[in-house]
Amino acid sequence: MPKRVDHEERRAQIAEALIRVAGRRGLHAVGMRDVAAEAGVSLRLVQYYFETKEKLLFYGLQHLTARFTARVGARLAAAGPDPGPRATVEALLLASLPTDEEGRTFHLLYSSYAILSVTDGALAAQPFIDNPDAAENALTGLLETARNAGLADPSVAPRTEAVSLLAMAAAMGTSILVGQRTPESAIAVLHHHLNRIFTPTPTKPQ
Amino acid sequence: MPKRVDHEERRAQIAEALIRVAGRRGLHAVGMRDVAAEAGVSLRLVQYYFETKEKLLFYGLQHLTARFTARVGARLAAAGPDPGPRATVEALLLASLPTDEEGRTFHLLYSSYAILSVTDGALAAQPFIDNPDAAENALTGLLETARNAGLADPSVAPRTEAVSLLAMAAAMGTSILVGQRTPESAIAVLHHHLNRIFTPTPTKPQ
DNA sequence: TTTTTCGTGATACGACCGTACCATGATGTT
DNA sequence: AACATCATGGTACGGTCGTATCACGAAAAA
Repeated sequence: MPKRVDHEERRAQIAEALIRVAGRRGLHAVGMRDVAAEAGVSLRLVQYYFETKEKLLFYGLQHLTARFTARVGARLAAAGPDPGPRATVEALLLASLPTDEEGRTFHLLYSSYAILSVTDGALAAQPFIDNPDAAENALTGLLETARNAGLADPSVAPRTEAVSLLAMAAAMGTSILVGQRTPESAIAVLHHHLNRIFTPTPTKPQ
Repeated sequence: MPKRVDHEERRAQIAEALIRVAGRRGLHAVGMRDVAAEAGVSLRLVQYYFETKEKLLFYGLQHLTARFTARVGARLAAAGPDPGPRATVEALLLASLPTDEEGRTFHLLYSSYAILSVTDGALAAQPFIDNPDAAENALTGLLETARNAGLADPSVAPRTEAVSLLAMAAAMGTSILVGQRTPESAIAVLHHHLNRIFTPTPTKPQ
């Protein structure tokens, strides 16, 4: 047998090319030839590793969420070891804002996929219910933990606030994308609500 | 000169056809032939009244926002004459949720246009800054009025809360669209925040 | 009544898209 | 050494898309 290339790695390379070019020109405008050119391979290769465009797009979505998960993890790690619930929540929310080029691409493409999935049934399979639900559950758990630990107002409704925070981050992310809002103002709004939810940390009375 | 047709009316008819078919199959999937068929006219006619597809899309966006404004106005009118600030805010927010077919189309298409405008510069001209800003200003004004009238907690930050409410409505609207959330749960979250912002009306002690 | 101009139709053109087909090195296996 | 098979390139095909072109009836203006 011949060269025996790692198919999964190749697919990842091509998927990243897809993400790059889609982040530049929009998901709707990207064709298989564009992806091939961006990845530096022939059109045939893209066809070889993903038989159809639909499969390429689907794999691209999976790759996108994987990379986003990694991004969130990195932000959490950067928040230091064993960060408090508030720092964790903050890292989670800020990671989803398009404050840098990577975040911009993530937000743009994830929104594009979401809108696409509304009308193009095949995309609507699962990932658009699973991932947001996971984030919502994680955030809810964090708020519950904080409340039980006395770090948050006892009257907060964890799930409702979790949903609210995620929704605000998502929509303000789009506002940033279209140039209506600055990242700073979005962060300020989020901080406002975090200050409302979390009681001032009683660690070190100054 | 010949038949002298009202161009503006024709354009509106075609634009509504565009909105209908785009609401069904997605904005990215709609072609000029689809619009022509939906409007019951020939392809040539669509070309005649909108020379290019870009102009058709642009006019479609204008028409969409006009119809949405009318929808909000109708909701406000339905809230009775001289409704209080809270009822007005509620009507505004609920009108933007995709709870019926019309709202679904509005939300889907407006989101599509927004995402499109990120990469397709020509669309990014103005309307995506102006309209959201107007809504934000209107809501801010209502919250200020309520606060000054003693209907809202004096500690509320009108602009921040306005931004928050609009963002939550927008993002939860998308959640409804993709089937992740029910309209009822979205409305419940909004009510939660309205209850937080507005003090119980002291009109009629029961 | 002639003429000009508007509204409308049918159709053609060039470009691009996703996909399919054919060919050919390279590399393991026998 | 011969062969089977994987990886890759080149290219062609059918379809669709936005746009342009040609043609014609109808009605207001002369």
